[in-house]
Amino acid sequence: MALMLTSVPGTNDIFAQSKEYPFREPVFRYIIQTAERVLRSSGAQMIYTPIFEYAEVLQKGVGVTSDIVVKKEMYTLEDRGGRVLGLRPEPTASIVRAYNQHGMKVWPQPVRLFTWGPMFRAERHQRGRYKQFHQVDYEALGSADPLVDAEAIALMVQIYRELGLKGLEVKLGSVGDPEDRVRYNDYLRGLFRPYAQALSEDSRVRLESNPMRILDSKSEADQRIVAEVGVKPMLEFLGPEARAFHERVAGYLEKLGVSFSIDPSIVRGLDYYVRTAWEIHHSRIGAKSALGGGGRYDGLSEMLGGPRVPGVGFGIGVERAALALEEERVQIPADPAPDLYLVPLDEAALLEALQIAQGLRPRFRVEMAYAPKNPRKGLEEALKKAARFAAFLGEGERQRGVVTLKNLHSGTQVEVSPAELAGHLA
RNA sequence: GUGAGUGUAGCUCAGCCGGUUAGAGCACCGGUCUGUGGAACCGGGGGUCGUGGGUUCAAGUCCCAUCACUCACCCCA
Repeated sequence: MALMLTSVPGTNDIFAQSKEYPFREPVFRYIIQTAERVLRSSGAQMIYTPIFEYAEVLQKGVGVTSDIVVKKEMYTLEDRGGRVLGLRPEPTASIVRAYNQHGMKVWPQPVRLFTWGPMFRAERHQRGRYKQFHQVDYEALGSADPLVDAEAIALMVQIYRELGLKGLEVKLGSVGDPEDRVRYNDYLRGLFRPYAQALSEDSRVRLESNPMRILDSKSEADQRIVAEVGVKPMLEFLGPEARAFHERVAGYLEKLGVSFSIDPSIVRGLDYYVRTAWEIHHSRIGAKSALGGGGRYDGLSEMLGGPRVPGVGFGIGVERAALALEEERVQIPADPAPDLYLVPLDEAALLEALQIAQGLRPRFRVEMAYAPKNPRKGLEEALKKAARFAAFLGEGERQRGVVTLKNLHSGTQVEVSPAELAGHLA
């Protein structure tokens, strides 16, 4: 087809017949509703925050050295008053902003919130990564207890379980406290500086700005160097408090029966994360296997200019969950079939059919043919839609003041007045 | 932003060594068929072969450019 008007690359229409599995509306809805069911059962409350904020909120939220800001991966726009706004790349900053703005500190703590919706990143898209993508997000604010971390991880795993996914891998790590990271980064700089010339260009920059990033560099040369120098993992640099915290989270998870592995090299792209960090991976959903991740961000609120509010939360990538469901061929519940399919047999019956339909909706799911059909065609359509009943409306019925109601499961049919239809459908 | 692959009907695709008016299946619409189980048969609409240029007597086919998509890199959900 010649190019006409299309959606922006990396954005997608979500509808039932979409060619791409992650954008089939029933799949999408299944994931969001399942997540919502689990999270509501935990007492978390839904919050919808705007999809755009003052860019400053989002920039501070993702951290100044984060690539999202550095490489301009956040969409920004200017409104008429010259305010610089940004489309959210993730919702955590908005939720922390809302917590402070609405005085949620006087609520019973922790305040546990969840949301879902579109997120935006100005990146080149690929499988499982889009300019507009969707995320289910949970945040527990106002508690620094490791029990809250363990609950968040357990809830996240429970959501994937409820979805029917099996091939999950929970990787738990800790990024320590800020001072631990300073020590670790100094250690890494000292370790890699002698190899600076051999490192990739990207990693040479990282050497000063964010040496932890060198560890998961994709460059083979970098990886060879990493292997050669024998890097100690971040976990070994935890201070006593962060270490104890990490061990308590791990201990709670074991007692909760959540299986996980310790990943000592887990790294966070965002500056405000402290201590607990985790990712949930799935095999074979593309170049990136992460279904979602989470972590603790006790410093975020202060960074936004508010009081210190400890918090922990996670994000679930909806499209990535869908890819995993497709990969595992998990059966998605089918949309309910119509209770009744109305078949007008002549022009005069069209309006009558619509009147009957409107009388039965919304108690029953009622669909109809919008042009006269012969009975065979009408029946065929009703069967294709897997309707429970079909009703024929023709000249004979009109004279007798009835419709012919056919039970498509049993094959039996009766003539009933329109007023009696509801009783037969119930 | 970088690299590779792919572009023929709404979808999945065929189209030989360049050769007449570009095809099939599915889907859609109509008929056989105002009277009953997803059928069958017949018919129909729908394509500037992604776009532009070049080579050639002749281009869906070869060449160049461009655009789009896909995958991957960077980064991330």
